[in-house]
Amino acid sequence: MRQDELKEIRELDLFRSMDESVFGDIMNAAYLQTFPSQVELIREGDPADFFYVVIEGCVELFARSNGRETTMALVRPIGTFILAAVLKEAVYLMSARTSLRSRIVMIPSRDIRQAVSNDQEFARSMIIELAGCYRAVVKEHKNLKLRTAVERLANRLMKYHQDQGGNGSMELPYDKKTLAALLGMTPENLSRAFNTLKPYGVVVKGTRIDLTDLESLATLAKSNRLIDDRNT
Amino acid sequence: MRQDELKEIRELDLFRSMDESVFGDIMNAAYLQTFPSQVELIREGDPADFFYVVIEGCVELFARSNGRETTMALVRPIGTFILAAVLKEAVYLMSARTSLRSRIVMIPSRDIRQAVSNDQEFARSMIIELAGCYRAVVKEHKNLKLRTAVERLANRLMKYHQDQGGNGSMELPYDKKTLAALLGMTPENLSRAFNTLKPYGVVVKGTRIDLTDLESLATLAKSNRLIDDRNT
DNA sequence: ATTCCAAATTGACATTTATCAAGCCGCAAT
DNA sequence: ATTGCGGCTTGATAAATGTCAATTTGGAAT
Repeated sequence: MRQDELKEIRELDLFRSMDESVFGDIMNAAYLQTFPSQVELIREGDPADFFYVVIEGCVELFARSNGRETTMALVRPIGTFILAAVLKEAVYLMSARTSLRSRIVMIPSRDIRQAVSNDQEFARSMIIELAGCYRAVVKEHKNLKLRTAVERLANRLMKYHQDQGGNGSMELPYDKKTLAALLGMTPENLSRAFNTLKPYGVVVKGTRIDLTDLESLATLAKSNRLIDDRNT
Repeated sequence: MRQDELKEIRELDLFRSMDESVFGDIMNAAYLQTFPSQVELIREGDPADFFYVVIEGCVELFARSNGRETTMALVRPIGTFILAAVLKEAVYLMSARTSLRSRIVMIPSRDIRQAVSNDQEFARSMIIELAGCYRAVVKEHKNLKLRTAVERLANRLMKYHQDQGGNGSMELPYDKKTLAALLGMTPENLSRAFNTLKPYGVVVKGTRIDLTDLESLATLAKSNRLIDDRNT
């Protein structure tokens, strides 16, 4: 692993206050691999053998049941996934596939659990991290249960817009098919939802979206910090 | 607090391996209170001042946005709620109200956080507990995103049926309005969903439900241990 | 037994979302 | 410029779910 990558991982909240030697142990046990796009990294139901850190690229977490499939989340650098399964020594609840060519660190579950036992600071970070993950899913669940598809889209657009500087224009970070799955709707429905938002100043040009009437969009979106804020 | 109640709390996974003296400290700081039905215990958005343990009765966790409201979960004895907010020193993401007259232990957040710092075993239990909470919401989210209302009901019935011994008959643990909210549908829709399940051997007599054709019900439900199993 | 009330059900209808098929658009390869 | 392809959009329709109003039902209180 390259020095700058090691440093980036070290700066993750999860590893920041970790004991230096324990961090060294973990990273020695870890594998760094590059995967092409569309590789299935893990499959739901399999035992959690590794904990994953995305260094570069993008990973889609998804789940299947009946014949349906849905996107649960997208993990971008530097982000981690599948922590809870590793800690509980359980099977994965979600599958994961690369959605771009990606560089990924894989840390054996045993080493993660050992580090939790050996390093009190790491255990502490783990608690904060897990609590954060929990709250993120709760927010996503509220989002789905309390809002219509159009409202979910409006709020998502406003979030990306803010992330990108809030200057009236934004770029969709994923293609529309992926965005639709993430928002819990079909691509056809997403297309129609964009049309519904046209009178609210949403101008679509491919993956570039202009927001020309933020006020009326906000009125429709009715965003709620207990759903939309990444922090809090 | 009565001795037998203390003992029951002590036997929760969360407190079981805790240091005796730290447990004593926490319980000294705790309040035990009895609330009538329909009391709002916490309100989403408020700072997390207490961690809650339900000793007797039942508590409904719910969330509001726009003008809508949805039930997120029901907590029965001996169960806890709102752990993540307490650990992150954040605001509650959910509101809670008693849905029955309930005896409830309230532990100040500061004492919980202190115990996490002072007791490595407690921190360890906390990690397992949080990972479990996380996985529970992920399952609930999959349930909602991958299944229709009728399928959710079918699976829920089978779960209650199994909990109650699996002898072909079961009792709904909540009234139908609550069950509907929990399953993410309206009461009217729940009623229709029961009708839809009639051909699959679901016989409704008030809160008692007979399942006379488990096989065909299971075929429709297509249950999935990665959604429906409490463990795993 | 009667009355009353809340919960549950039903019917009619509206809205939201999904499905399927067709077509359009943009873009890369030639 | 032409072709071909995948991503996206559109239209028609169906299915799922919600809303509103009207009953019905099943207990609890008297």
